[in-house]
Amino acid sequence: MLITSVFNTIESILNSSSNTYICLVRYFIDVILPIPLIKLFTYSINEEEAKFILPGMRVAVPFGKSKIYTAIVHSVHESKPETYEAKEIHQILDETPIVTQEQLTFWQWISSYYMCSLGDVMRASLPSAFILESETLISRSKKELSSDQEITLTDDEFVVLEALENQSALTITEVSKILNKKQVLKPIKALLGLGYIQLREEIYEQYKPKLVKYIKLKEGYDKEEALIELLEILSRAQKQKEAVMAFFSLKAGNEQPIKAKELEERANVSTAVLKALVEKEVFEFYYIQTDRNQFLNETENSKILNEHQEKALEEIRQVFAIEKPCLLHGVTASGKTEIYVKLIEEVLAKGKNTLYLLPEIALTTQLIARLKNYFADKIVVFHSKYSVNERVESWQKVLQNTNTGQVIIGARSSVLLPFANLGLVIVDEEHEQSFKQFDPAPRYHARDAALVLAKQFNAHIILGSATPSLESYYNTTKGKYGLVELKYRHNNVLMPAIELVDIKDKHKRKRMTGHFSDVMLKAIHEAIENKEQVILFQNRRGYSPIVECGTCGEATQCPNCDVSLTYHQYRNELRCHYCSYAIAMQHACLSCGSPELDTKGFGTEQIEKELTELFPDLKIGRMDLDTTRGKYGYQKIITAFEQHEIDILVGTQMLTKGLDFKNVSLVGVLNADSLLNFPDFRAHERSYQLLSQVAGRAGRFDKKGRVLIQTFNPFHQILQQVSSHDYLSMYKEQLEQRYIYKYPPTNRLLKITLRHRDYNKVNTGADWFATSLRNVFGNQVLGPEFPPVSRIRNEYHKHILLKMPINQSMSKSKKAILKIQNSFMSVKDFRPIRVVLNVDNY
DNA sequence: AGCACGCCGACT
DNA sequence: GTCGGCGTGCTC
Repeated sequence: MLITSVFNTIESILNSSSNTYICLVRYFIDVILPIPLIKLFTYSINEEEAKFILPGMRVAVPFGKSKIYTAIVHSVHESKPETYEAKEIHQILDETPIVTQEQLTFWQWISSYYMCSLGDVMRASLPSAFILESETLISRSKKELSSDQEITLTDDEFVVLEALENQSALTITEVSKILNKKQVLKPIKALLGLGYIQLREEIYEQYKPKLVKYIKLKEGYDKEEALIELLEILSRAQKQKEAVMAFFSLKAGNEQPIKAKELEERANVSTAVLKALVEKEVFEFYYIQTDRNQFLNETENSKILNEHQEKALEEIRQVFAIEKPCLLHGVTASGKTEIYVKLIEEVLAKGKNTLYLLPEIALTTQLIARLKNYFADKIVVFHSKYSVNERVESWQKVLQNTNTGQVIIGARSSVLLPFANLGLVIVDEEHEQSFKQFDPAPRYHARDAALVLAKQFNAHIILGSATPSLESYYNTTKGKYGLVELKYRHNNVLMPAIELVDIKDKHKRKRMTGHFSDVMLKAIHEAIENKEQVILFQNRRGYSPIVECGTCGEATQCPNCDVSLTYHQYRNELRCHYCSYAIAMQHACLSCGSPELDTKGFGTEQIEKELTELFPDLKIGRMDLDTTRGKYGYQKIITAFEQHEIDILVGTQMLTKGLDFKNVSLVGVLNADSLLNFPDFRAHERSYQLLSQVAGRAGRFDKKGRVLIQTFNPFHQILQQVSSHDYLSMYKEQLEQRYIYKYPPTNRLLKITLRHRDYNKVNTGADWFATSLRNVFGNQVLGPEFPPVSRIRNEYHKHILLKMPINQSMSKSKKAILKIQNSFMSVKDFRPIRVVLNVDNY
């Protein structure tokens, strides 16, 4: 006791004296780097910087030998790292934090719950334009190159120097382009050693404010006589004269500055004409920085709710009053959106913000336009089809207008925005699987994350769906969520009549034409005669998923993956849906040379083709991943369909989400079995949801719609439940299955995937991992097992599944898993195996 | 994740 | 001989 205290005293004297001696308090920051390492990194800063830097700001830091990374400041402190010398930061990138303290807390939760690094969360959260990359610039030094030295240079070295005679600086990528090879470090190092060149690290800001070109008259032309003179001069330049006239007519209309684009459109002239006028010094251009995401500025009052909606709204308020999340179970077209609008209005009135989460595919302009009608410029949209710059602007809007009352609409990743003062979170189409991120970490579920986010802000949260996920419904029965039901459709339109068509029987009795049963064809004819539209659903894109040789039975396989190639007729190629590998359609079997190639199975493309043959006079549209690429991909097809330019729309599940078409009286499902037979514990739940959602597209306004579902198995429980709109019995039956087989919601899943090019390595590694897991978790461990597609992009995959009871401590389990992963990684042979942890692998 | 270093095979 | 493959180890 005595000894320790003396020792402490001595130490403290030593410490204080050394401090007074050097007379320096050192400051440090811990930063998050956008790399998948669990650690924070510590850098040193000076006193001045320490006064300025706040958590959430970006700093540029040197990392490794030559790179400079953008990092987010996690904390500022004075404890010097003991085992290494901290590097100094390169520079501070922000005046004020771009990431809020609340976000950092939220990031922490995501990283620990979903078992990933903070860097992963950072990368997923920040628009890429915020993450600056350094690039090494090479420039010529002052040292002259004499001709006798020139001989000693290699060709590569000489070429680089020569290039620098014409250009002041080159990047590494440019050098590799000039030399036409990847390895360029050698000549650069040599030149550097000889002193002919110098290096410089340059950081680029990717985000460029958008400048809009405006046009105005050059001084002196604002008087009338000058104008008349001008028009005379231009009498021979008809187009230019028109442009000037148009300019004045625009100017007469308002006081606002005139955009160059606007003038071009008004006068119907090209940019060249305006340029000529600028050169003649009649006009001049000027630029104003503008907001990329601009919306109209007019609002409309929200609609009056019907009695059912009114009642639901009141019930939701009651659930909110007891601080619980609320599940809104409302049948398709029951008017959930109007209820959301009311809730948003209430929150706005309190000056608070709303987050409105939607699955990506439901983020159509249809819904956004509708909401814009109500909330105008209060709306901030954030989605994946936005450019980096647009995303930065949305981010800044959320960050800056923290207290003004905003409505932030977005898909999954918008839960990661810099919210403040959040009052309400809406998760629409809550059952949608796409809320869960699968591939790059963080593998988070936006709905679940939103629940945590709402809690963090003390905000109310509502989950809405016509077909709630089993998890959410289960939570209402356990009293975790409140449940509000909305059983009536808008205007009391009846639920569509759903008929099952037994195609096994139809095949037997030769009543099939291609993939269409006689009933289906008749229904299509009827709908078309009534000038109504038809939606056909086939959950598979392409023309046919398998091309098989009629002689030897070989199906054309992807060389990189363990799947057969899908035939895409419109490009006449065979394509892999896993790795995008594509080859031209073969005319003979690749293994035996026989020309008898046969297509098996069918996709949207084939349906489209059959339809054009069956109904040559009709316009057929197709909507799937292949036809909706690009920012306005969906939009074009949807608009065409709305405006009745398309009679029959064939599509994948994309069709099912949040689209309102007034004139659709028939919805056809070509083959329900492919959904039901999907090898996944969720296949039945998902089939119910998908089929109900597709059925909901029929007869949305004044008329009862008709839905035809073709199947080989019309007595399947799920199909029966879909056709009788019986969610509850589907729920009960599925829940029982989940309970018996230990799946969610009564159990938690955690999937561990091991990947490597070497088949044997994956096997032995997976066995080792599973055995270690069994020592801790016993029979909660399943596998290892190869997934249905075991090889993707030339890597073998193997899964281990953990099924943990809901009452088992997740944090303890995760700790144990991480420990096992650590020892796994310390086995030299296993290190190259990539291990992916997927928590709540719904 | 990058990126350097280092060790081996197949070509000018 | 070198170029270029990828295994290994480290990053404040």
